[in-house]
Amino acid sequence: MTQHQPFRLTQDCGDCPIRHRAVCARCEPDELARLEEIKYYRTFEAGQTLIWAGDRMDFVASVVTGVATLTQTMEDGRTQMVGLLLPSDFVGRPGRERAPYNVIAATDVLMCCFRRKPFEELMRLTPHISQRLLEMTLDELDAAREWMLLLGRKTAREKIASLIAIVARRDQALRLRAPSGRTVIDLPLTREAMADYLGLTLETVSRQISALKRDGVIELQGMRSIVIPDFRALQDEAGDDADGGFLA
Amino acid sequence: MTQHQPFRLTQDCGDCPIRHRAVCARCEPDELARLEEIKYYRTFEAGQTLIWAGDRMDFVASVVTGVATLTQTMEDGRTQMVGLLLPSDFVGRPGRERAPYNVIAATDVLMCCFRRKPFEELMRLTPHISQRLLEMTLDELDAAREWMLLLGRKTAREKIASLIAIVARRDQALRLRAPSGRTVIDLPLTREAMADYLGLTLETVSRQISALKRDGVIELQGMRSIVIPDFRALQDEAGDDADGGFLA
DNA sequence: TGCCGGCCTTGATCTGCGTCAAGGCGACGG
DNA sequence: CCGTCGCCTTGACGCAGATCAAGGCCGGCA
Repeated sequence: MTQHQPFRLTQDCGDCPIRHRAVCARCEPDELARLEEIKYYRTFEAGQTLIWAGDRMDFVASVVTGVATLTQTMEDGRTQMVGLLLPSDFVGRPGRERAPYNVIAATDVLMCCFRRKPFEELMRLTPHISQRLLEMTLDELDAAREWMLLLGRKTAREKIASLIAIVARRDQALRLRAPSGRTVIDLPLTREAMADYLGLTLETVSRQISALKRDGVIELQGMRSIVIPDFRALQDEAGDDADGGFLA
Repeated sequence: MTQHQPFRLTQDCGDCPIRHRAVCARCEPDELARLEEIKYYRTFEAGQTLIWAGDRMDFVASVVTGVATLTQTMEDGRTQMVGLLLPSDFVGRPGRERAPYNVIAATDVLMCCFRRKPFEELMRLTPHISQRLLEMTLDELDAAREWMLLLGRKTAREKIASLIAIVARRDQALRLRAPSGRTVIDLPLTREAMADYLGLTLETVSRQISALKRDGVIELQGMRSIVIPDFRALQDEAGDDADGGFLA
């Protein structure tokens, strides 16, 4: 809907907002033109549910700005976050009618959407799009498995440290800074959302953040901004071996 | 290496052992012939580590018979299973040199392998192979996310029930039986392996299995065989809503 | 300016699961 | 036939994190 403006996105997106890593990294001009035709923008407010699990999804999309979460819920209300969507992440899947998870905006979100049917058509015509999508999906799968180790085997303190480290790495990957030295990240999640990410309660999250602050591993600026004086120290707390992730 | 023998595999594999769902579902005869050239079989014994995390992987493969697991380990020995490979499952990824996880044979395993480089080449030439692989990877991602809900939010009892239900569903999908009524499944995992799957200890696994048996939800035949008198009851214990999974 | 609502922190207590420890069962080899 | 070894079960106890409860901070709004 919105006309496309010249904002920067991520390194490999260049100036055109649809050049996000999801789809266009290797597109030819005519392919980009075709994508252009089926693309539109949507904005969502913080807290809004973009998509309910089970709903029809007639588009695929990628996040331009903001943060959204994928969550699953049990009948009794227990909920678990199963994906964290940061700028340049892709959501939705070609070939599937219905959304398997709730997608919820954690902050105000701008999405770049493509109508699903024509997108699928385009995929058939341009194999490198599905190859790119395969690579991305494999990366997501790796991230999900890293996360499974976190959920199954890490202590509360390690979980918090891991979450901060993961977001910091992603953040830095986007800005192409090295993940060392003093770092400031923006963590736009409520304590409850973090708890849902980590399989904890919000009280435990709060306590462990306080503990990490007390121990000098992190510092807080306001409510949502975290300073990491020493990234190595944080990684040690996270219990990750070596570089601890495949997100670069 | 081995010459290809006429054993049955799974429904969609037909009689040719390389027609597993991973690669060949839509292959033309000439494509099959090319696959045939780069394919070989390997067997592994129960307990053997097929691949160490970080090792070079010069093949991709799919499981013909037996069960294998993907596991991650922390330096201090805590381990978490992140994938369960049953017959027809695919392992390895085109485009990545090194294996991200340990792959361990839970039972004796027969794998159908393809040399990686020529396989990648073949993928470039036949787009439907990468499309098929994308579908499979998306399914795996869904399964991983289901599993994250299990790890993060379910109780020990629910975890055990879920594991049994998942394996039963997979088992039945392969044999195309309906998942209702009295069912017998073979669960070829030690208590310790189950614990690593579920983020528990082996003692807790043992206790919860005993409890489910005491409560009539399951019955045991020998050590590794489980009878499910009422699948609905099991699903209720697992805390899954409705059909509780995307594995059909 | 003061009230209200959302979000966060902290304390007290409870409990599910982990930890430690002892022993049982079945397979296999001598 | 018995000893050994791998795997499983069961019990006693402790603790990390959940639960319940009270109150603090801050921004929006009348």
